[in-house]
Amino acid sequence: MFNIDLRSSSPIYEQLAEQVKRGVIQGMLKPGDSLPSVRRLAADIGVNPNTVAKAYQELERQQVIITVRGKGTIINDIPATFTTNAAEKMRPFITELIYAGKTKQEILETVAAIYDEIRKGQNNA
Amino acid sequence: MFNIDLRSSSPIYEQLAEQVKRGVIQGMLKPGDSLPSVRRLAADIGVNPNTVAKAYQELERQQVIITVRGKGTIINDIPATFTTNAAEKMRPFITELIYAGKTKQEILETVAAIYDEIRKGQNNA
DNA sequence: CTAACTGTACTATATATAATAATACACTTA
DNA sequence: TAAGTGTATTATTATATATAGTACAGTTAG
Repeated sequence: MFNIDLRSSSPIYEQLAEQVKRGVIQGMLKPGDSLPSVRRLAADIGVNPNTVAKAYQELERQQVIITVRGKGTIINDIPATFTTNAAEKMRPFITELIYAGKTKQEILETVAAIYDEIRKGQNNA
Repeated sequence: MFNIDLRSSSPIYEQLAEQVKRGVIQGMLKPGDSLPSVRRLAADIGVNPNTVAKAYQELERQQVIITVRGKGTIINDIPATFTTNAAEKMRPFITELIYAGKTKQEILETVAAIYDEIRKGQNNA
């Protein structure tokens, strides 16, 4: 379920958090489902337990999961509504795409394709 | 012309590079125009010359500017066509927007709005 | 030629982030 | 009670960012 790229520029804990969210979006993870324990997942993917713990803490901050000391971690059942400046963070990349010669339509199509891939995992580009 | 946010999570040199590219896109900087010298711009915005130099080196790598030792830095006149994985880098943010409850249409509208703002700087949201 | 300006290179230092490692603590449950 | 949860803490390492100071190589106006 988890696929970590150690050579990626994005931190391991971020990759983990994103993949959990993606699992929820795609329905592979449903509200109430348990996530592996910090130590178990760390052993499975070969990283430090602290790194997994950091991913879980970030996910709890975003209301994606609920963690209970001594019990474990489950997917939250209430829809996550949190404020995010994710859109603003895309600005530098959009600038770069424009400068690389991409048209507005091309950029929007690219974003739409990524969106579809995140939602379904089926290539309908 | 340059507006640096020291509290931003993105590095100063990246902010500089993006703002130069944006200046070119918006037509404020035209091919052949000179950029301030490393030391001059550093003094103007109150950062270290090395930081400006790093921004310029990144811009030259992306074929945005041309630098000549002893002379200075000018905007390139050939259209920059470089490969970029900027689109892929947007994936985590799109995931986050989805999880924050945004619809596909809302996300595309947001991206389009950012695109328009980059191109023209006039709020037509 | 000289002086003043260009970009560039280098070393050193400081800070923050990311990740690992090892240990310990609080809580839950079979 | 024992084994499993999440969490906290300290230490260490590596990397990225930024500053500081110095030096070098090339250009240009005087």
